[in-house]
Amino acid sequence: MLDQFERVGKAIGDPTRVRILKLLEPEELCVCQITAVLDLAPATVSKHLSLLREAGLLVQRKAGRWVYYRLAGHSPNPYAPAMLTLIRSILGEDDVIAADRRKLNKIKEIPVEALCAGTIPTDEPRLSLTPRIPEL
Amino acid sequence: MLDQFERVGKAIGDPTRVRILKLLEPEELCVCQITAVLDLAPATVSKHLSLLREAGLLVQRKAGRWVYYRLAGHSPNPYAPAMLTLIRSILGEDDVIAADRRKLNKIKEIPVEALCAGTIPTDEPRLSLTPRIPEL
DNA sequence: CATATATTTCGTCATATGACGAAATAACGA
DNA sequence: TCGTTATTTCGTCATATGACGAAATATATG
Repeated sequence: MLDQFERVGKAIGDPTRVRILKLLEPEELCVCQITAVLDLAPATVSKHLSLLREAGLLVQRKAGRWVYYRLAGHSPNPYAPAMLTLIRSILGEDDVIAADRRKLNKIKEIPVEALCAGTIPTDEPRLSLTPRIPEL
Repeated sequence: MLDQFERVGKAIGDPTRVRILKLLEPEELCVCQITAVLDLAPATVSKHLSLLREAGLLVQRKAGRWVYYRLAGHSPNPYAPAMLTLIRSILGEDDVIAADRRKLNKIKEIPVEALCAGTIPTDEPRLSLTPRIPEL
């Protein structure tokens, strides 16, 4: 059991991965959206997401070439839900987290074709087609 | 704020440090007691304790040559209390933690002079003076 | 003061980790 | 099939980390 907690513990021990968890609180996101917000190499983001998934904190869904991640509801790791609950209750006013969220809002305004072209998930509203590229 | 959570997150990301936190749940302990239970070099234990203290999870008290640590009540780190609460609620049935506790009970039977000679803190019962060395 | 003891700090080592670019894989469309 | 695209895996690098022994520090005693 301790090794299961170790997975969760190590997963949230990195600030980038905490940022990812906070980004995913409101809704599921595509890898390319997370990558754009964090401004890291896709390989790095993929590795972080993989670690979070192995710790039972994230769930993955594929839609064509696109891969979406969301916070885990039920989890094979018994310690993941409690830790996710804790993280939901904190950092609400943090500068870094707030900046990430503002950036995400802008990224979600980008024409899908310019960022992550593909089918819009049915449970999300259709994005604006304004052809402007925001500051990133 | 994220850097404060990072401290707590990294601190509990190591299983040895989680074992220390679980050992300290019932009561304050001396470094030499923790060292004996974990069976690690004193230098290693000291470093772990230092990290936990810097994260605001532990509080230190000196009594002569001896240094005692206990879980922090109030903490300069806003995230420490919630994390300690979470850790108190888990791993109660874990094999490693249970073995540590059994070992600690034996260590507390050792004549003080053989393990950590010195003044018995006034809020602890006087230990048995049976001159036997238990299996460690 | 010298000696003893408990703990902490320092230095070293083996291993882990977060970053990246390159390569591999998965999926799609012509 | 080939070309394109999104993501993942692999390999590399710089740095961090957990372990240890040695040295330094803090404390007590004669």
